[in-house]
Amino acid sequence: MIRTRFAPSPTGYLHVGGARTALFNWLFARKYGGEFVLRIEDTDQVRSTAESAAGILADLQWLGLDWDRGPVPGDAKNDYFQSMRLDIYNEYLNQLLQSGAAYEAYETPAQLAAMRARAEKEKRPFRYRKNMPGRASPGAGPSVLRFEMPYETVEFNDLILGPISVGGDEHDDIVIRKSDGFPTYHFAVVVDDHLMGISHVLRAQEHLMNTPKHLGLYRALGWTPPQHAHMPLVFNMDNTKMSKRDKSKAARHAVQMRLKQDASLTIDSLAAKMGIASASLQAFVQQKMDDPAITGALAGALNLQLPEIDVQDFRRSGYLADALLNFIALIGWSPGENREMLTRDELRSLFSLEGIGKTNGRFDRKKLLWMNGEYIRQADDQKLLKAIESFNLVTEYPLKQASAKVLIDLIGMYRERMGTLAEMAENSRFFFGPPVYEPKAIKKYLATEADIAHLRQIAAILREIPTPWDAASLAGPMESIIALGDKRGAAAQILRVAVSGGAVSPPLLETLVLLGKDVTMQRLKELEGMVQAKPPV
RNA sequence: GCCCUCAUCGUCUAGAGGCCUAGGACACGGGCUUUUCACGCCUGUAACUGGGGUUCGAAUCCCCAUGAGGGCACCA
Repeated sequence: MIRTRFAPSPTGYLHVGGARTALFNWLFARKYGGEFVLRIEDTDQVRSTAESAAGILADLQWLGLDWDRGPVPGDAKNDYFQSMRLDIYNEYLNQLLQSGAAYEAYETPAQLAAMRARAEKEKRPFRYRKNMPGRASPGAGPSVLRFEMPYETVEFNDLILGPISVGGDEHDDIVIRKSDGFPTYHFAVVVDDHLMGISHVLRAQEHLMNTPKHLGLYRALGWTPPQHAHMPLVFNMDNTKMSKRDKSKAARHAVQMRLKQDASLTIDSLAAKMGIASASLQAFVQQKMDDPAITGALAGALNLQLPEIDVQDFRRSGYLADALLNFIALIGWSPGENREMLTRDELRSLFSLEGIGKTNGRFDRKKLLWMNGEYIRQADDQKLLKAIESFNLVTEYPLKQASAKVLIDLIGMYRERMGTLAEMAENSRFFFGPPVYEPKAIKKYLATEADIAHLRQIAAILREIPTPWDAASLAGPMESIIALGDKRGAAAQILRVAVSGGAVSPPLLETLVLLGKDVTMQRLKELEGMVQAKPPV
């Protein structure tokens, strides 16, 4: 039976790279009627948090990647958290100790660092081996357990990359039990993959060099290893690795720009505005730390658009789960036949390891944006309504106040003209409150006395419309308004500015209907007052 | 530095020796449509990293060079 797993460590949010790994494992299991296991690798006691684990679960659920075995959302830790399996690891750790395959080592981290530094200075690779000279002898300090890796070439057939071979003197004796008694990743992963019956390990290529070590462990334990497949990595467009630090990097860059541009802005005043100690902000700006909380606060204070990295970033930016999944699947995998818009079912039936390429890909946000727009345009009202409700759960736009009925109206107006739900949320603000008049638009469309005369004529035309104020009753008057200008459309822009505040909005007819007569007339009047009080030069 | 891996348009990719004057999509340019912005439609620019082989024939196979990426933790 095919059984795959996704095994994140709960040290942060689920980022798109992890989501892709999860997706491929999920697709592979689902395609062949196998099982998909989710396991939380929380063997790093310092960095792992329960909130992070819960967040990863929530993100996977939002993506619709369901697991057959694993943690139960909302429940306490179960067997699929490695921190709950210490007894199991200890049993096998003892087995290796007794068989002589593992041994204790006593170096402190500082000693190891010194040994590495010396090796580097002498221009030779550092490998910790049992028979190397200068090993520390048992002392008062805690010890770790290391696995004695045989001095043999390890060969295996990677299902994506083909035959891989690593020479015997490249190995070193990895730590398998840390001094805090927890197993290391290398050990826990082998034990769990075996015990959980994982048949295929599909993971990112950054793990390729771990595989020989894991294979050594399988052999020492007397187990048959699973098949391995290492997928190409995903990078930013500038070829840097996509990482959560991209967000702090962008925030830091923005702060430095603003400080340069705006002399009145200082670290102190900014920190005060953000409600944090200026020493913290200082440290952040000087790259001494990358606190995500500061990054977030900075984005709020400076109104920044940070690059989306984590799954929840994309959710908050108004990407649809299906679109994100479809897009991510296409980085490093292709179904052939020039196909790329693929439903979840198509993805599943078309997926194969053979379709996975060997070259690293770049994350092209422009294409994702296009694809998300395609998904939005193809979705029916109900589907979009659901997506918006999900979006509203994690964002704070005025759109949040809208009833389902109003949302349906807005969907009709924005479906064709939005790339993300956030664009709709942003652009539809004027439906929920007074418009913010853009000086540029006023200057362009209400520059002359003739423009202001048109504004009054528009108001006069609209005022005469009897109830009901609807598409039918507005159609004729709208034509008259358009006919007002010498250029077709010029007068319509005046009305558009009046109701929306800017030069861009959905078609006026629908816009006016949704706004209602009272609001429309009021905004017309308000704009007239504005331009009269401050006559354009 | 050492080890491993990879190499087709700016980007994602199709291509498994002749179907390739290298196909599709995004992005970009031009045009049409249009009450704004979009959407839509038509259309254009654009790639086999280089050098050696193998073969009647190479984007496809082999070697070397170059370039890119990954790994070298008591992180996963």
